Amino acid sequence: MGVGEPKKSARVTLLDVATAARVSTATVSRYFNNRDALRPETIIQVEQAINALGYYPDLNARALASRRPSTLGAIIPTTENAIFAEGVESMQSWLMARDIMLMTVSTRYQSEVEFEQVRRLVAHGVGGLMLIGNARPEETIEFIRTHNIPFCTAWSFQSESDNPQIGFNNFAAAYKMGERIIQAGHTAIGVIGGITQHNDRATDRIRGISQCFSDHGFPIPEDLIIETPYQPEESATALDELLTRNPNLTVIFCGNDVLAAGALHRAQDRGIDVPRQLSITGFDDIALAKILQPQLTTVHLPHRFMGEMAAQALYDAVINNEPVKSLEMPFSIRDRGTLAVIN
Amino acid sequence: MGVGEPKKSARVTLLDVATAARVSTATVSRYFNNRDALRPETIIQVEQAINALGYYPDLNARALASRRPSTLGAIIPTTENAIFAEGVESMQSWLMARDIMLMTVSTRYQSEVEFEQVRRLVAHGVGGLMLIGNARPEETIEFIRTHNIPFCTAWSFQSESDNPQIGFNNFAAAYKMGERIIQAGHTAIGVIGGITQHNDRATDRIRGISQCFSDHGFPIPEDLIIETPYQPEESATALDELLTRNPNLTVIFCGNDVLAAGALHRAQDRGIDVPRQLSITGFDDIALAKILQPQLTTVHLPHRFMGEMAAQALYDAVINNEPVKSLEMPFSIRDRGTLAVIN
DNA sequence: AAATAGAATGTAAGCGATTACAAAACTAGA
DNA sequence: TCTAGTTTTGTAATCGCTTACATTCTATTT
Repeated sequence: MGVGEPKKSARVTLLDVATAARVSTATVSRYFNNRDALRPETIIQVEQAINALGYYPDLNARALASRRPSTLGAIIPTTENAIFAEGVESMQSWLMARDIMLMTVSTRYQSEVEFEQVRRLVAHGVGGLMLIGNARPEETIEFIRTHNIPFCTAWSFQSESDNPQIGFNNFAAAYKMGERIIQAGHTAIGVIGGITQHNDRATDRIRGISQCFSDHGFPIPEDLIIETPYQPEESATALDELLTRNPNLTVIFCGNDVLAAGALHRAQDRGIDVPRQLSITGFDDIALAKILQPQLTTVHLPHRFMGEMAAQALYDAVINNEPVKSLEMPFSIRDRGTLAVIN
Repeated sequence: MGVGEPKKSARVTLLDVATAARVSTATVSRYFNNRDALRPETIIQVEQAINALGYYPDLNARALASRRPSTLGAIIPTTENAIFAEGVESMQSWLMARDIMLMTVSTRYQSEVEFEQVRRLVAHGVGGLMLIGNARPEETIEFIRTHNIPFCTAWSFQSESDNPQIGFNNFAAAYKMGERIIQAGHTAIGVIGGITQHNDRATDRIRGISQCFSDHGFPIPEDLIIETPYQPEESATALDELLTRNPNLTVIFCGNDVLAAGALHRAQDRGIDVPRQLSITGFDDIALAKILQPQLTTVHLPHRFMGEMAAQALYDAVINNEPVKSLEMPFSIRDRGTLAVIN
């Protein structure tokens, strides 16, 4: 160890590797991007230099030079909800295996900040974007389109939207659950849904269950449909209100599992036997659904699968220049313990 | 609208703005980075050109040229757990306000992939890194250090670690909860903790409660401490096991709220009145803690605050070249409904 | 052995910014 | 009016990489 060893730990660059391997930078670059074009001996030389120096490429510089982005962006309402977390996480790991990073930001359900976040992500060079649902000001999509950035929306699939979407048909899923409920003999239903403003998922779920009951001859009175924020306590209050408005309800359809959990707890607090005296259904099938007592009968949505599909679609668009094609994800009903069959 | 308008939507660059504003690229760059150096009239000129063209800077190119990173990285065990989600989300929004993106990846609790993720994030040009806890192979930190990347660990604060850390003293927090439990008159305690391997938080929590009970003369028998994965069902099983091993337990200390939830449910299933017949305590104070019936007595940890502090520390390190200084975050006990005072 | 095609490599011009350094434009003092 | 000093602006090199194009090598054909 000499005195005053400089030890300047500056970055190891392509040029360093090239010099060490006694080749040009182009050759080293080919090692990474077009290895077939290289003689086997050359490959070995370069490989040795890389290992000796501990080189790894600067992905941003690569993106800059190749005009091929190395990042994608996702904007979600919240990261604190398992629903989105699962999907985003699987997106992320699918992409990471292909050297693409996913930049996730959350709006915290303030839809008005979404546009700004889109701008920021674009400035950060994301090559593609995933947004949640289709409910947003036109200018947002317009902005993305004029900037020629591939995008898709997810978690929602609406035939009436012309966005590229990879998601669930919430209307159909809610409708299906409605049929199941009717089959079980219920006609007196109350609905606790999420806030529908700026939220097509919440909207479609309520529309689905309403339509179903109308179609079967049991239109749901307006006052038996309550929208509440995404909190168990709110849902509990909503349950009280519903039961006040009609004490004879036999089933509560909830717009998601968290709302169902809140309703379930309140019912149990009030000494109501679920499902014997009152049935409750959920939506999403998050982990919580199986923790509850009794376990929740709910709509199962394959969030992880959807995340991967979205990742793939965006990847193909960004890297292979394919158009993003819409994809409707399947759903199914999970019969568990909160929906009773009555006379 | 002429026929065959090209409409090539190539990126608007600094040069385009400079040309439009009849100044040099340096001047436009100064508009963003050193506005004071510009004459007011020049500022206006540039501003108009920017608005007219809809220009926004390419943050990656900027990072490349300025040698000042525009992204930070965070590696967390899972995004599906509200504990991390909250902290990361607040980090993220703090940073975004300063034009820095946070790239979050999760190991899904496979600690062996962490190193690879560090490499990837570094390749993607992150200027700083946040890792969770201090338990990991030396080489990881070594790698980060040799690459001269500022970093901190979070969620854990251990005096024995020499990492820069911004987190909680889990040992002390568990110890404190222990004192509270003893004050309430309990001596027969069972412990359900997380898997301690590669997890210093789980380890410290168990150590804390054990030490506390030892210090007060009630050492906890080894077989009354069970480690389980982070799942309510596992915890439920653990509760059964604990009660088999000692039916006279009056309190169960759980390593986090999810485990507490599992134990609580199982206890209630078995017809045990919580807290009258059995007390249960949690840890973390996630939203779930207040959903449960009765609400969980638990250790409150200010995750959001911690996230911001971590963001700030990393920011100062990366942008202002300050060293990352450790910070111990406060904690407190939230007395709610699951810890009973006994004779 | 010369001619030629194909494979492998090298040269150098970018990608979109920042920033030394140099040059030009002001300002004020004599 | 001229000069020295200060502000403003411009020029051009640079960041770490990719890639079109040019060049050199190698192998094949005649």
